[in-house]
Amino acid sequence: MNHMDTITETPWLNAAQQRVWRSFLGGTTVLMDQLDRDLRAKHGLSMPEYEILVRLSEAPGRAVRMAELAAAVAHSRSRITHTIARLERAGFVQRGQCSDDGRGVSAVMTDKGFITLEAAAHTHVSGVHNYLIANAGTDDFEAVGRVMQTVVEVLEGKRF
Amino acid sequence: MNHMDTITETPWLNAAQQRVWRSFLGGTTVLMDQLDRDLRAKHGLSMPEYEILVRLSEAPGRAVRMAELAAAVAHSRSRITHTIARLERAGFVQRGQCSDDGRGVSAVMTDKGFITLEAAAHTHVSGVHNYLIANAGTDDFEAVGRVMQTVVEVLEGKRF
DNA sequence: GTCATTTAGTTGAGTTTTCAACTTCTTTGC
DNA sequence: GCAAAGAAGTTGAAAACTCAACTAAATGAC
Repeated sequence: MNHMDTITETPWLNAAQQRVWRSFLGGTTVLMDQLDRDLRAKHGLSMPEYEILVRLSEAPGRAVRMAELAAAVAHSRSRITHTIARLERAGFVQRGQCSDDGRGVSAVMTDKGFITLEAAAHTHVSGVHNYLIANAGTDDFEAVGRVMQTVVEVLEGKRF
Repeated sequence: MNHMDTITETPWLNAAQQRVWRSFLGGTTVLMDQLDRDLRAKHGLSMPEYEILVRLSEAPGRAVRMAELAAAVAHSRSRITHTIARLERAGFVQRGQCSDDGRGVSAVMTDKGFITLEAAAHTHVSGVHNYLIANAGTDDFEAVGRVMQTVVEVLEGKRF
């Protein structure tokens, strides 16, 4: 959209900001796409699935409750249910009852899941390196971290 | 994934890099989600649809060929076909034959589409401001632009 | 203690996206 | 000119995601 003449309360983006925003949009799209593609091709995992397995791998007992998982990867509860169902069908995860909470369900990573994740992690990390980190000066990379961390903090909680 | 002991060719991420990467993942997720939500709630448009309308609005004659559109927003040709079909059903876009290329189809934005876009742009730009720009120092924001621009250049062409 | 409210998780239907197969037109090599 | 190769766009089915409605358990008010 252009803006040159109308008086308005909306603060439009100047040319430089617009360039940054478009780079951001395009960059995230191609980056996520490529990482997803690599994972799928080599390990049959999507990015969201991979992210979930990572969280599980880090948890004590490799088990995390559904709601926590949802919060950790910033997906809806429903989406987590569906994704875990897929991962369960694939044999990477099992569901277990929560000891303390009768409603609680926790996803537990199987050994098969862990082995798959170990392999996938190589692919993923190489991708992050080659596609992102290698293309950013250290300071710029840090800046990206600061900005996005703030975004998370501001927007978290505002969701749903 | 942890890494402490194995010898490997994969360069793992150190703690700082890992933090940045997670912020990036989480940040883009909540940011895109929120922008999408705002557009949907107020204008019945999704982010991808909005992006397409923006590109059309900037083109001479408000017309762009399908393949160019696909390249501009970094989506697959198939996806553009489906999305344009939806936008056409909504009355925001019309299809037209390409004069020079017999296979060519160009999407043309209607007046209704333009009016909707004008309204949606306010919502979208405010969001980008409030959620992203306001939360980033000017230098950091510039850094994000540099990094993501490079990512686009490196990954573009590598796709499909 | 019991009823109302809130939270955890699931479900299924509707929507969007992906993927591979297909048609049509253009370009190239000869 | 004409076949082969490539490019543009579409299609339909499968996969993934969203949304609203639902069940069941926990919390809290009284």
